[in-house]
Amino acid sequence: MTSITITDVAERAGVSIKTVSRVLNSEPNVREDTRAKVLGAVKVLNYRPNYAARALAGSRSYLIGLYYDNPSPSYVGEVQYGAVKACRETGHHLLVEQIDGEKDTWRTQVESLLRQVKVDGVVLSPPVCDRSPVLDVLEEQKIPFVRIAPAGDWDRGPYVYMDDKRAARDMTAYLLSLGHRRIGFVKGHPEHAATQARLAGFTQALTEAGVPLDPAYVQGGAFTFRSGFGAAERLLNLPLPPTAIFASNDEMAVGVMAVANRMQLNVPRDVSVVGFDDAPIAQSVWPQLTTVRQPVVEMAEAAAAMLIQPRASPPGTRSRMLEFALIVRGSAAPPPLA
Amino acid sequence: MTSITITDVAERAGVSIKTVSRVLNSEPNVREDTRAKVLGAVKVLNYRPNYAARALAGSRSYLIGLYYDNPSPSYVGEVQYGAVKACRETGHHLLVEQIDGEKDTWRTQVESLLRQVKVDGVVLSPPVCDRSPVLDVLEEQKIPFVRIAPAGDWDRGPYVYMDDKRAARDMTAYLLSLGHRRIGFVKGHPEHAATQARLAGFTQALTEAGVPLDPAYVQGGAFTFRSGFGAAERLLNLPLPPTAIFASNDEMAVGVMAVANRMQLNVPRDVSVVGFDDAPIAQSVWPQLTTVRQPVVEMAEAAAAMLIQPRASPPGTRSRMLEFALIVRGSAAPPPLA
DNA sequence: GACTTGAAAGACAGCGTTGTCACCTAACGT
DNA sequence: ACGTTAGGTGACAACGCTGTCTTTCAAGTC
Repeated sequence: MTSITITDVAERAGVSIKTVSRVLNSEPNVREDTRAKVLGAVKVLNYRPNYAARALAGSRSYLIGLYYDNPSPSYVGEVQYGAVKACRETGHHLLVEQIDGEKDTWRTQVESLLRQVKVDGVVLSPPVCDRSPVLDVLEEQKIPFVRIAPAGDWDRGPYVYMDDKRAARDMTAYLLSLGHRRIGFVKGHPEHAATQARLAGFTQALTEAGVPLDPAYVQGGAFTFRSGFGAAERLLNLPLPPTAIFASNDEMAVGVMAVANRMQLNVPRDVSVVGFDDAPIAQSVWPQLTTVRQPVVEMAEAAAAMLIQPRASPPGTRSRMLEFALIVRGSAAPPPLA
Repeated sequence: MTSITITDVAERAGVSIKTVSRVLNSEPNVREDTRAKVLGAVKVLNYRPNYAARALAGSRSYLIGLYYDNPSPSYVGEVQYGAVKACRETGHHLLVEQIDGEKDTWRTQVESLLRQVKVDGVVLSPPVCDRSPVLDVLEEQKIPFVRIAPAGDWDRGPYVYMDDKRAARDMTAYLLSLGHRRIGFVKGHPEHAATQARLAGFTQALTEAGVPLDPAYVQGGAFTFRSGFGAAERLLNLPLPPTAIFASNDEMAVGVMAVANRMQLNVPRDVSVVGFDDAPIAQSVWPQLTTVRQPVVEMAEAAAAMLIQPRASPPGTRSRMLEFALIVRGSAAPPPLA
């Protein structure tokens, strides 16, 4: 397993190793024909620079960190997918770390991670992107980072996000356009940032349409199936139940559908149900869920890409907003004729 | 950011760097008091060895690779979770790589990955664990690997798995014990290894109980919601429909439940439905799904752990079987009285 | 034609570890 | 008492790159 090193390439190309290094790192002051010779040797020998040596000698490491902490496995899976995708295109690699435990250990955790292996930047997925001790360390050590869908502290580093409020507004407007006037809303977990934004979008749409908001139609939830189930029971047992229910994530929407089914209400004929996220489950229920697609994979990919080529983002455009999409499937229809 | 190096530790402890290295790597021939001095200095200085230098100089890298290729995001998320868990306990780190594209590119992909960054071992999650070009490269380069739930080639390296057949048999036996005699079965994707095993377990249980197997009760599926939906339509429209349906994964089981609901059949009163995997979705339907819990996180954790401490597994015990669990929730009940 | 200049390329010293080998010392055998 | 041995320790050279500094060389300049 004597692997091919930069020396082999240099010999074959008839140049010094430093010149090979220059070519590989796209440094200036290399003549075109020299560059070609080197590139030729690289190709023939199928040379791949050794990461450890690069990291040790230079300032870059070609390693991108992904810090997460157990939200749903499928969310993590999607984030990872997007990040890996961005990395492999540029020869970077993804180092995944979980930042968990108590709040007061986060700082130390991150510090020792960074000490052990140098990374060129780190992608912070929720909820880690909102842990200030983590941001502190990263800022102190001047390690570039990009946050995915942060909940606050918008001045701390670049981030990628989507417009939750506008998405919720659009979805509500869609329900209104179908003819619904009595629309129930199931809120998310009170501590999650998206909860407020989505509710705000909902109320905004109602206001814009001149439809009064009945407080009884807004029920608390916690982003779980069970909480959606509970909220739907309250909503559908109201004297004048809503003709449509907008649950602020898919998990809860599925809970709502379950209640409707048990109450012999046909979805969408008797009651429309819509969700938010376009989680895998949205397609695993019948009827399939009309929902808002969150561009999770794209956000992760964009985040990693921003770390890899910071040049691509002109100053001032540090953060990126990605577009959501309204996915119309079968769970919403016009309200039953009164 | 002048970080603390082994030299600092050596100075503070009044020994040579080599001795520090010995202590850190638990090498023999270090006096107890010397070891204590070094450990003390390490603690005071909060020293963390630099990964890149270790990898470059030595034979170990403290990096574990995880090769995957897009099964469901939640599966990947769980595998990753388990692997990270095992890694962090021993100061290792997880490098995640996706092996995708065409069959004939796999070899090159893996080769160049390994060339770039040295890993101490790699965890192969399905379906990558069954791609022989990948195994070829790993074997040639003598890189330890552990496969998670491989579909075949059981002599190629150690693996972790669960007994799909026995699990399916137990689940079927459970259904029989409830009193069911007409049990439908929805097969998985024909190319997936688990498909055969699960079917075999199903038939074995029937045979053991002396219940004849009606071929019409075994329907093809593909591990997707839609395929479960289709299979259930065929099953429940039979002249003498089954009183219970065993779908060989949860996704399909949920499809079966959807059909039952649409046909005004109450689950589990009119028809029992059970699944396999204990995917997140199993708890996001009503009634919640009775299913077999696949120890995905544990398998990934065990796989990574086997790479990290190969000593722990005595020769001959190269592979590990992990226990499944029958998760009884609300979707199965005794059959309706004929 | 000698002199300046800047682009192109090379020499060489690290980077922070581990591997190898040499060295020292105390305990052992005879 | 003296070689022998093995445990304990240190010196120093890799490992494969990049950073810094130096050298070379061809093209201008007056």
